[in-house]
Amino acid sequence: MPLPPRVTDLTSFDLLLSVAELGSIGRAALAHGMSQPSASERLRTLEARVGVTLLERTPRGAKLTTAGQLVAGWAAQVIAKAADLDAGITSLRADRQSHLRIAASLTVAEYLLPAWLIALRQVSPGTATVLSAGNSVHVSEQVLADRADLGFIESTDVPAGLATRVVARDELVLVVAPGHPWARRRRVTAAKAAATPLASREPGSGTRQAWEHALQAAGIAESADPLLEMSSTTAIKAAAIGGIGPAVLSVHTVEADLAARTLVRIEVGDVDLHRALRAVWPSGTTPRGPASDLLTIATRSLTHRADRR
Amino acid sequence: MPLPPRVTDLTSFDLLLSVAELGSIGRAALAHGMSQPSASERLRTLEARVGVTLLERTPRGAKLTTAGQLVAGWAAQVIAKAADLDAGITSLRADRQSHLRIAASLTVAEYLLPAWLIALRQVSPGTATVLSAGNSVHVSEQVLADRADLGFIESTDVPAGLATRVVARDELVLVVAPGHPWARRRRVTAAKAAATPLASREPGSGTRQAWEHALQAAGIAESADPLLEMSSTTAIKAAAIGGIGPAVLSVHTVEADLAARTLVRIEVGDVDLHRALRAVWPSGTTPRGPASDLLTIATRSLTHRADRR
DNA sequence: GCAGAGGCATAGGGACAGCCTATGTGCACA
DNA sequence: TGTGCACATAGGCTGTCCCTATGCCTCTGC
Repeated sequence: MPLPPRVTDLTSFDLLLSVAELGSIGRAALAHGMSQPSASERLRTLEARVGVTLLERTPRGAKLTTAGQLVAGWAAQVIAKAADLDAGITSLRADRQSHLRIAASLTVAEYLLPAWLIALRQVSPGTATVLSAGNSVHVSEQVLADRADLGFIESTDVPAGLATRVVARDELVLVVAPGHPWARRRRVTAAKAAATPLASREPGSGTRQAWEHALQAAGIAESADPLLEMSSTTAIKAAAIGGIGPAVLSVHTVEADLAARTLVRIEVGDVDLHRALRAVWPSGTTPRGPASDLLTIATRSLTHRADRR
Repeated sequence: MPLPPRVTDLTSFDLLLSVAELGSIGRAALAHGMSQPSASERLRTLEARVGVTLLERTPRGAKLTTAGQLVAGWAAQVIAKAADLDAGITSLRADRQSHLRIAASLTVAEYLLPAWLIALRQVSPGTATVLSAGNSVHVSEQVLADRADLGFIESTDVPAGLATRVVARDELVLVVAPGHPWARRRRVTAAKAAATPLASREPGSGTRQAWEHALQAAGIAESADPLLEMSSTTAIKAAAIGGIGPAVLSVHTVEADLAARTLVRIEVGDVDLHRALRAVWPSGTTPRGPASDLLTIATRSLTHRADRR
């Protein structure tokens, strides 16, 4: 389902935030490198799209109406995520002079790294980073081969030769579409879950390994072949929402869908689906410079979250 | 600071997600109501902006590269927030035939309502909602005067005539810029915090009331006059980041800034800054129809979150 | 082996959105 | 009462974006 066109252009919303900060359309225009009339018209058409008055314009400046504050608040959240996206994109452009090489599993790269990168930019603004993503085995190899300074993995077993520190926790969840038979009872036995074909990631993925691992830990040796295998989380989610079948995904991935009730979480009796996310680096060494900074930031985020829970 | 232009146009990213789901550029184009060549070119220019190859194109379809999966993952988060924004905007357009009138305090409206509205749309697709935002007193008045079917407030004291249920918890935090003297010690006494002028919301706001309330509960009768008063959270945050002075805000508001280290959280000794967010409706009545659905959704989100912590 | 279908890329042309400069209007403060 | 600041309007231009038509490639079925 395509995104409504009303919210596709973030520039106007960003401009609205600047008006809230600076108290005037003209100053906001200046901050965005555009002329005052352009900003004025942009805001006007934004109001037309939204359908309510967002700004109270006076000859002494402009301030937000109540509705404007609401829209600005929602927009700020979108823009914060967009800043994450931008930080991630920056780290993908492999500039040769980069000084910090990061390898990360998909889950870490998707949900934790962007915020860390932004924090790192605060601490040492000059640091260029390169991110290489892959499954946990791939990440370990990169670090061992000295092709990455710091790695982040999902697996519980850490290869020999790597030092490690837990930086976050993750949880897998079994989800189905609301219309699925399981959705009514919201709980299945581990045996039943294992016997049911799922929409799944490819065999090498950390998510899939963790799921099979967890079932084994619960005493179930074998699980059914996947219903279908796709390498993209997005595609798997779409399949689950479309009612093709159950899927196992990181809780981060499906948070919004659980809240919006497009997916339903199913408890799997007696199976522990928590897992630790770990930083890894060559054992015997100590991360230095930017790698050390990033490790500190990542570790801090763990304690920070623990505080809140 | 304006948002980097690389990420301002969400359409292209949305298209990328559709390609991930559908497995082909042409089908994605169809889903977005555009021609295949248009989609093809959009994706090509997106790749140019990002600077890495996102898609592997074959005569049998297209799938994401590893970098593409990362970008898609980040983009999905932006788009999820954009969907929240859209849901919020929809609820602001006061269509006359609306059947559910909601009044909410700014904090609830900004951080919780959009997800609830999307969930509500799932449960009863036909329901049109109108949202009116204001401070807690305003919300209570609206409900009492039967100008809103359901209200959400931040205050601890519930006016007579209203029935209530806790739907979420919130926490206020004292924050300063990283350069501020307090940032080093990360803790101040309640007396010192009370004696220091803060960047603050207007007197009627729930946030400000809660802060003064909490200080009083800690035995501090009087607090300093505000450093400056602004009606917009954005402006207060900007002032704090700019180093004007400390500010007290909801933890939701500053989460991203704490992670990115643009603001530092300061503990205030022995002051409990937690507060409950409550749904209210006229006592003696029971919410019915969509109002009841929304109340259920809001309550469910509480238990859901509690599970996770 | 060959034809057809499905998929992506390229070319060309047209419409619309957005921006800039210049100017007008209204309010506040000295 | 004049000056400064802020927003609105007008006119003209550039550039982006989209569409239709067409070409090339690969896989599949006969």
